[in-house]
Amino acid sequence: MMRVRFAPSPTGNLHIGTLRTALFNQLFAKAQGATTVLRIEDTDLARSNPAYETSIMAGLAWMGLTPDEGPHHEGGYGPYRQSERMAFYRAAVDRLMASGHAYFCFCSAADLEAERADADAQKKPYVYSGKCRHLSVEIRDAYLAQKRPYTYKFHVPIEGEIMVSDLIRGDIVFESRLIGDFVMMKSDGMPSYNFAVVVDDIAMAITHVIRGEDHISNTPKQITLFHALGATVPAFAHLPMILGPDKSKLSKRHGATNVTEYREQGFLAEAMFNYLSLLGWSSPDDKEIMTPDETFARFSLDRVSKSGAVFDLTKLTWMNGQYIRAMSSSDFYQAVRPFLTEDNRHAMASLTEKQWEDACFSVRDNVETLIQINDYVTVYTMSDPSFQAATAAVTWQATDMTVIAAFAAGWEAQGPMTAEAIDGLIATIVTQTGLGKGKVYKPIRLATSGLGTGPHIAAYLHVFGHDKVLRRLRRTLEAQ
RNA sequence: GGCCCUAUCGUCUAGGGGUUAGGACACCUGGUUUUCAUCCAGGCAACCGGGGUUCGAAUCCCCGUAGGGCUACCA
Repeated sequence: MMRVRFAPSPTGNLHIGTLRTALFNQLFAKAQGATTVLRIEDTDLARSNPAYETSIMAGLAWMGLTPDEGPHHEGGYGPYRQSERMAFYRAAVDRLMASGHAYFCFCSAADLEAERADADAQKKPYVYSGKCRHLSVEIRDAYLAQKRPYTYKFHVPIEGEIMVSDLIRGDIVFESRLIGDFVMMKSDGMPSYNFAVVVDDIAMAITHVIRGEDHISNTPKQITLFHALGATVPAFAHLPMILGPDKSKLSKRHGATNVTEYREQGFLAEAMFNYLSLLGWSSPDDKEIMTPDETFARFSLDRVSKSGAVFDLTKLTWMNGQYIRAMSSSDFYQAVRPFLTEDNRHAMASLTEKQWEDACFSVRDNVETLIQINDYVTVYTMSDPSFQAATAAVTWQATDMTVIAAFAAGWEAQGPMTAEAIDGLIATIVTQTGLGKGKVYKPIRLATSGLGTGPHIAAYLHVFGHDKVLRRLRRTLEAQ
């Protein structure tokens, strides 16, 4: 059984890059029939915050990436928070100490800094000297008795090379001597990242590690640990980075990086899913707009690209628009309703739910992100005084009042009409007056909405209702 | 500095020893539409450079160059 894991650390809200990694794990899992595991990597006591865990889970759920196993879905491999797995790390440390793979290190931060500066001065690559490895038992016990702070370090063999076989990049070779001994257990008693990851990946029976390219250089360290622990090394797949417009790793200075921010702007989960799946992966056919199921059916690691991909907000926005335009009237209304501002809700308070839905739907094709609904419902929210001010500023053409009068007469005579009937009425006026469509539609639009552009006239007039339209037509005529 | 990764239109990418180097976004033009938007049609635009290998290289190899990542008791 294949098992993949997604391992965020709760030190911030869900980042786009983190989401993408989770997504690709999911794509692989669904394509291959693997189980997905969510593991919370909260070993940094200072930066971790349980509130972020909630936020991360919410972000994942929003995009439909609920893991098979995790803190809230025990699957026999828990617990799923590293802070709750201390017994596993302790046992592994003991084993490695017993087998001679690990040792106490009493070097202080200052000691290590000095070593580093020294290597720098000599223009040599810095590798930890390993001096604590050679401490005599007496000195070691004395330090321990003095309660000197210490870490447990892992002894990396100096000879030979370590090869990382990456499913995306092929074989990558590292020289062992350049790696250097590294910390397994920090002086605060918590495991280091590289150590915890390996212990957990073994215990959780992870078969495929799919993560960002920024972890490539950690991989040889982890492989030596897998060997020392006598475990099978999982398969690795390092995903290309998501970049900002300047081609550096996507970060806050590039703008919105939190999934929450996109959600609040009115990006649809489906669009985000679709867009992100195409960042660093391409469909084997030309299909770009794909449902999750269509993506799962097409996904494979061998179509993942190797180079970093710039996050293109413009294309995401376009894709979001595609999803919006595919929505039904009621779906669109449900989606957009939470995004309407208080002012707009208030201004439209006299409308029924159905009218609201019609109003929103009439501008659906103008909207690319849901929050933009507020920019397009002004035709419905404009107050009568604002309307009067707007029409007062219009320079009317000679034929305009004729058209408006004819329209007002027809409107009053017909009573409440369907949108189709309104279209019919306008068409009749076009024929009867012999004026072009433009010379008919434009004054009617102005005399009823006060605006030069907007949704189709019949659509908004229908939402306005009989009385409001008549009131406005009369007002316009009287003002002349 | 060291180690590692990467390199096709502005962006996301397809392709890959012989192609008019394909698609999408963006941009431009035209059409549809009462307007904006949508939609439709067309257009602009790329194989980082230099050496090899080869009949032939954008494709394979090497060297540069550029960009990126990592170089923590962060993950």
